[in-house]
Amino acid sequence: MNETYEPSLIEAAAQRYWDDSGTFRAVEDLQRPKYYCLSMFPYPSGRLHMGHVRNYTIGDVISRYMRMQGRNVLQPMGWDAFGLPAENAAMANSRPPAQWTYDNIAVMKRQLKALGFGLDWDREVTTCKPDYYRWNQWLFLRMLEKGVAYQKTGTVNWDPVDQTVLANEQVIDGRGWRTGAEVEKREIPMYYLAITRYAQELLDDVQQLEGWPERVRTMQANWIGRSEGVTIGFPYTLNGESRTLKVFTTRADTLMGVTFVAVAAEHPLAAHAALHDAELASFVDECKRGSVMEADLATMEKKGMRTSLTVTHPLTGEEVPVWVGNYVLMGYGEGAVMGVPAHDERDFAFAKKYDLPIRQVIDVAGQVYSTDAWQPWYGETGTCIASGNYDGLAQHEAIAAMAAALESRGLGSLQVQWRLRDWGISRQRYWGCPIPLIHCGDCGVVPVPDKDLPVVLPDDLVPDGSGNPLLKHAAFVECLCPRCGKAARRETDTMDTFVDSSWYFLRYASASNDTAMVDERVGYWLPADQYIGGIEHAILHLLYSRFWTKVMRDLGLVDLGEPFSNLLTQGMVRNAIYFRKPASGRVVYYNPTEVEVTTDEKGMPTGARLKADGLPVESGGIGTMSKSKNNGVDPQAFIDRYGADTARLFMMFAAPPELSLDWSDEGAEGAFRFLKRLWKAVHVHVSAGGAAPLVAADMTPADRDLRRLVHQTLSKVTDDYGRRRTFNTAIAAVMELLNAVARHEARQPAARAVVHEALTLAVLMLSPVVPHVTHALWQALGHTTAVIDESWPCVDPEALHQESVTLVVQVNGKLRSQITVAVDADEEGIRAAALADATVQRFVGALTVRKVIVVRGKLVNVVAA
RNA sequence: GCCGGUGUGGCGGAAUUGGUAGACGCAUCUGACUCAAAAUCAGACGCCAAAAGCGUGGGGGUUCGAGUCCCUCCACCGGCACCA
Repeated sequence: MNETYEPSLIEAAAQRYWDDSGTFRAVEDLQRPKYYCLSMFPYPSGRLHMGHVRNYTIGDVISRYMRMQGRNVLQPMGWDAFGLPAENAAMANSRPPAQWTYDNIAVMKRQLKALGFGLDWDREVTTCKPDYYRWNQWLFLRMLEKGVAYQKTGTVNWDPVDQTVLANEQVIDGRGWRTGAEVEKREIPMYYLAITRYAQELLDDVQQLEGWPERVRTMQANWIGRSEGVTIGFPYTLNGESRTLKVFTTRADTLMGVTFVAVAAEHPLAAHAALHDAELASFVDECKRGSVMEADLATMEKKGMRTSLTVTHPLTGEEVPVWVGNYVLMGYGEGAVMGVPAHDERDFAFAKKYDLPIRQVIDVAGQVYSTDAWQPWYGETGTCIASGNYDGLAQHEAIAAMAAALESRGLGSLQVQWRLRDWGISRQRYWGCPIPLIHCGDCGVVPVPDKDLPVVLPDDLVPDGSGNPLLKHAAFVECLCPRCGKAARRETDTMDTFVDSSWYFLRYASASNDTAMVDERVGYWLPADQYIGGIEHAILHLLYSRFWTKVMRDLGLVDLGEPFSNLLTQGMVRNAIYFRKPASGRVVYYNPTEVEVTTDEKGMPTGARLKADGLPVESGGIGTMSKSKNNGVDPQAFIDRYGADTARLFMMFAAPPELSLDWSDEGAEGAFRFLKRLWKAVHVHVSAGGAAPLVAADMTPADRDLRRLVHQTLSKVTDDYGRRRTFNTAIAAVMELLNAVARHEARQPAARAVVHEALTLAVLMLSPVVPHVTHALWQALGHTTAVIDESWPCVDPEALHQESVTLVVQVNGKLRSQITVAVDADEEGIRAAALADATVQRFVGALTVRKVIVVRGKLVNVVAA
């Protein structure tokens, strides 16, 4: 055994061993319980960043632990390889996105291997390859047949200078990112997936996902946004024809307080009213032109304009004026609302502004209503008043009664509304999965026949920023209609990349199948036992994946309702931010490695200066690692210097996985120091002769104490890895154990035997986190097997046994002393021992002992007054 | 505004079921080794001059006992946001 710890040598050797033995190749085995450990696959942006390292280390630790627990583990990896950054890089380098993407994949794959992750590369999935995305296309056609996919017009951002559609992230302050031109809204035909059909099931099931963090479940539930209410029809006459204007409300109990109705600018009734009203027409136009951003809408002033139209109140028959309001959303409910100024804050503001009547119809605990200013209680629930037959009814009674009355007149019904909208998947972009449709002058839109799949995306085009290059690529666009055989045009829109990531986890289970999207192996591996990834995917990716799985289930392709049993959302990786703000010009950010922090003699930071010039820089606190703040740490440089094990150890030790992790060079150095100490401890032990047989009779009390600590540690680490997923506390416990080993006098054979057991178990316990160094140390400890093939060790109950136990003694709840008693001492004995203690007696003094509380194995509290 | 979360030493964090607050690590200080530095090893390290006292964002409560439970207020972070 080498005397010094040299990570570069041992890491390469361990990785070679796993590679040569095919250690991580997962094989279906019905006799063994499986464990599918899934990490979110990366976008191949160029190089791994620390966020990836953290994500995949968490997954690898869980995978290796479950493997040692005897599970048949699958831990796959792939590439979310379509998307906009590749197009941008292509423009910058004048190279096709495909080349850039595949180069990045090669680099990042090498980095993942260098980190020692136990991945099954035979199942690698790359979404930009035809053998993957052909199944996007195939399933899209199945969805089209079922009506789950359908066409409708949608609004896109249009850059008038580049003549191109912009993605939301390419619109900055309402202007195109490249041209700076003001973005316009355009209506174009797009394809949608009817996720709203599954809204109820997606909501119901997310409540059942107990292995998911509460906040993710809440975020999904809010996003789906179920509300129960009543759709109410207000009859009116248009060109002599009877019609009804529908509104949706959750407060039907306030129906008698309606003094106006308001429709969205996009509502057909607004368009009709504007026909002969130039002023209204320009107002409607203004509303439509306004910002697309919903956040801006929320803070906008409420504006409206009266139309010449009126509708009839469905219960009272009263005439109610119709307004166009900029605060009414076309996309939610019916695009129209009933105005009840007395009990809705927005309607109140609107009514005050335009001097509309305010009519109180709800009484809340007899409070006195005034129309001077809005009071929070106006919006609360209460009892109906000034509502005719409905007076005195509580909210739910009133709603039921009114809904029944409306229903009998054909003017309303109970209804559930959703905030969730259908998923628009068309993107007017090149680097994505082609939508398999053909436009024929005679036959219209014709699906590409299954036998002609995949529609292959030409991978040698270079976008120039002005529109989708597929449009100019005749070999792609020009085709024959599959139905009539005449010349036709191929659809050039591609799919949202969220489509690619909505089912990759199923494909891992059937990656080798080139005749079907998925096969029966999905039934063995899925659902994923553990999914790990960033919180930024809490809503869209996870919701789309759940939806996609349910669609595939309804198509009979999988027997699975939910794809991920347990979800772990890992925290961000952060680092210090330093900058200088010149008198003129832009703020300059300095990487923390270029900065030296000065401290006072107590270690309190007093300032920071740039190493290069010794002059001060300002501290910007701590923030997520990013290019813009120049506070990233390159994993590769770190691995080159300290090795993968140190990177993995620091990542797992510095914080529990769900919390954000602050990078610290000194902390990482500390992790390296620990591995050196571990190496040295084994080296010292092995050099002194190594193993000796464990003979209980020869052990000193100190030996027995150490052995108890060894097995207590094992018990804690098992719980921390398996149940709590708090790797930081597991590592801390092993560190404590090694501190105890270092202090232990190990000359006698019995003592050496205990130390041998301690080191052996420490190596096993650490092996999921630092697999390379433990691979080497396992052999150094005299084993001919590989540590990766070892089972998780068992706690020896014999070792935990102890004769006496130390209890703390409190007087009136304050810690005062300690006593040692026999482990089986009765309560009376413990009580007597505590009262006999000299320190206890001093604190009790002249007081009378009122009560003595004994908590077995823990403490004694003497209550005296 | 609504929903969710978090507040513990100089720092990251620990305390799992109401029972020793600050494990483990970082930083800092002292010492050993060294001509010296680094590395390494040993020790100190919540506040306060203090054995006493105080101390887990502030205030109040329940309890023999509260970081943990209840009420209330404050601050910060995240999500949704004119959703009728």
